[in-house]
Amino acid sequence: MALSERQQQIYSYIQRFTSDKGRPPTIREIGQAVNISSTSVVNYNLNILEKAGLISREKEVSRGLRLMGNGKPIADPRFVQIPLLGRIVAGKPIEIPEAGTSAFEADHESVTLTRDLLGGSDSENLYALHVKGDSMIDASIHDGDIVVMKHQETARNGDLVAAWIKDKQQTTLKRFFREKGIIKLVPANPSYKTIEVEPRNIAIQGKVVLVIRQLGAAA
Amino acid sequence: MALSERQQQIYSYIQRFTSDKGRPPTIREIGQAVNISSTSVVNYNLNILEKAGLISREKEVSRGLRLMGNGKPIADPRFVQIPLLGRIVAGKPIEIPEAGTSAFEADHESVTLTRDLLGGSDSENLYALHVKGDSMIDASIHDGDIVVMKHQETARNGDLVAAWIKDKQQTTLKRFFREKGIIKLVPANPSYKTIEVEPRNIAIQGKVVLVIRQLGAAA
DNA sequence: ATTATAAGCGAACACGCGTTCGATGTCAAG
DNA sequence: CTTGACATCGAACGCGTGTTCGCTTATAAT
Repeated sequence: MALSERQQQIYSYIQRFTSDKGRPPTIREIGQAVNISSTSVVNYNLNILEKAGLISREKEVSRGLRLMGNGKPIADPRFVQIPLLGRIVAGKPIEIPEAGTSAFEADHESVTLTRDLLGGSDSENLYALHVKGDSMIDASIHDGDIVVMKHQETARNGDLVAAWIKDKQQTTLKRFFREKGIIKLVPANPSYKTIEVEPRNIAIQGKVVLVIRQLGAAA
Repeated sequence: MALSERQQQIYSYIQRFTSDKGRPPTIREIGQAVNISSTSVVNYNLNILEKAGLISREKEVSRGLRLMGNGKPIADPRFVQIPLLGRIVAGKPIEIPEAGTSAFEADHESVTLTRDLLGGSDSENLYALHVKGDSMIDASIHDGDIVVMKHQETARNGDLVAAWIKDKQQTTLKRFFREKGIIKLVPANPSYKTIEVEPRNIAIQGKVVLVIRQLGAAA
């Protein structure tokens, strides 16, 4: 269902207003911002955004609209909720449900981050995993860390990727470089060794975009 | 200025409601929640919270109140804004303004995180620093990482601390252990060596509670 | 030419919501 | 006993806000 330009403007305004003011706008505030003089036209367009699943509305309540994402309310568009889908361990490929499936959208734990921590771009196709074990230490990633990953099956030189190495039956996190038909996997910590792999022996499972290490509760 | 129990209840309700609903409560909603039957009593108490700097109010606007912290609006009480005060480098002690001073509360960049990432407890006395240089690699902390620190001058065994080693004129990030009058600073990565320091030769500058590594924009 | 849909409009209305007023009761200080 | 500060109350009011109605115009499909 495509939105009209007017509807997209309304949606962007709701996002900005809610971030700036800490409350949703009124129908009259929206009308003023996008040059609609009639409250009934704003109401008509909000009904369309609601049908599209982008907002929800509460009847007969002032400022009763909310931004929605994936069927859930978004408290603030500056924040992104990333599903925490499980663990990354050395001896298994990452098992993540495909985005868009009901398993992906099931009620998981999640980690909430600001968009600017994520580099301000596409926040779709992100998921988070707990690191299990010490085998990623060469990526300076420790047991218990959280890695936020972007689901992709290709990589560019320099990307820190989760790669499944088929003959070793092992997942590793390393910087990816392709040189003359060979793939080099370079550890982030230079004390460890670079691995060279044939392309058909490797499956890229995702790219790391953020790592979080919690150092115990500040009890 | 101490708040009455009733005022604390109102304040907690505003926090919860704003988190849950994505908009502040009305005066009547607050009254219902804390058993005040009169809108003028709620108004009276909100005026006190406003004078205490905990909320701000916009006149003659529905749901025109907002939560405030350190003189700034809080979009959502689940989030904590941590001042990003500068850098941590090996060759200098950490230079942070003392909490509560105007330099600390000056208009810095900040990093916003959820309280549960921080281990859900005291979010006061936190500040963040960019890591500069490779000298903290033995803590698995790399150039460009963000460390979130709790300002404290003592440490417990196992804490990851920023320590200034006086005779070496150097800041290091290591796990702190005190054994028989000697302080051992243990790198997070076992490939590196433990340092032993006399207590008078060291100044604890803070404890790391979180590390964030951004892996380039997901462009 | 007709019909259906999308998008716009002003006006009116009902109710949600914040503000104000005049009042009462309690408690501490003088 | 009096006064002042704090906290409470119901009522009324004015305006902020969402909903509904009847209408018009443009466009596409039949």
